[in-house]
Amino acid sequence: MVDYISLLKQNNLKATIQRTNILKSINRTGHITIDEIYEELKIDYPTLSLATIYKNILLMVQHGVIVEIPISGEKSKYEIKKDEHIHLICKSCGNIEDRELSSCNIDIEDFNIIFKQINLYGLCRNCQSK
Amino acid sequence: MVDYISLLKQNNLKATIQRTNILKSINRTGHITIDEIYEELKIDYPTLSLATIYKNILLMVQHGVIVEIPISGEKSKYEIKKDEHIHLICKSCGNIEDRELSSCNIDIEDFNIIFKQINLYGLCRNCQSK
DNA sequence: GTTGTTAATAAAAATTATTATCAAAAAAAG
DNA sequence: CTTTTTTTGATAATAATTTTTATTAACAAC
Repeated sequence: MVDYISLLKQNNLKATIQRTNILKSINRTGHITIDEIYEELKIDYPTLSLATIYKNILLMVQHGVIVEIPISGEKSKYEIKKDEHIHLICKSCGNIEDRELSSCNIDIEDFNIIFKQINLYGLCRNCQSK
Repeated sequence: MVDYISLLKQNNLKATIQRTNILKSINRTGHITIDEIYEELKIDYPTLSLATIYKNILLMVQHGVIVEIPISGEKSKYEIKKDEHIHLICKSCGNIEDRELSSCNIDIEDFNIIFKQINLYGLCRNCQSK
């Protein structure tokens, strides 16, 4: 189990109920959209405002707690920031799977890489056999 | 110079003035947002509707003429579909540069890759020396 | 050329997404 | 405690996108 309170504090953010719960939703699903977070959380926290989620998502991205995953033709998803990895995005079921970034050592001279975003679109094992 | 009319027809789309000019904007800049296309084209075609651009961008993406480049924290840009390559996206000036996808041979078993999207965010040569 | 048919466009309306404002609540500091 | 700061929720405002409708363009058949 992840300690969201420490995670937030390490990144100079106060640990509010709203924030820890947003992180819990993100972590549980792995990757999730803002709308989905809202749908999930408003069951337990009916007064939660969508604006609060937007505000905190932006804040947590700026503070490096979470990362935006922009996806072709869809709404962005968010994930907890972690070690470098790639995304296998299924065009059929929409599921996103994380994989180690091995066998791929990109090194570009004359460009100072800050972070890599590698998304592979295709069909997951499950959807291939349909 | 690219023959946009043939390009459209090859992909089962009629070659209208609007479409060829959208493609011309995309090709001239390499990568461009919908808004930027609109700003550019409405100088010469003041009656052009933004909705027409949205519609045709979507259509041309679906028909494989162009490709969406979703970018973290920004609006998507579009490029003419071409051979596999990666993007070097400068966090400072926003410029996108294409590079050969060499030295990186990703092969994932149990996932059927349709296309790869590799974006490297960082600082371009120019912005490093500032 | 005119007509009919089809497809594409422009303009407008409707919808959806995102951001800003601000008073109230909560948390932190003194 | 009281004060100060921060966060939240509600709402309003703005921006982005999609849908609808009316008009126009293209073009084959007459």
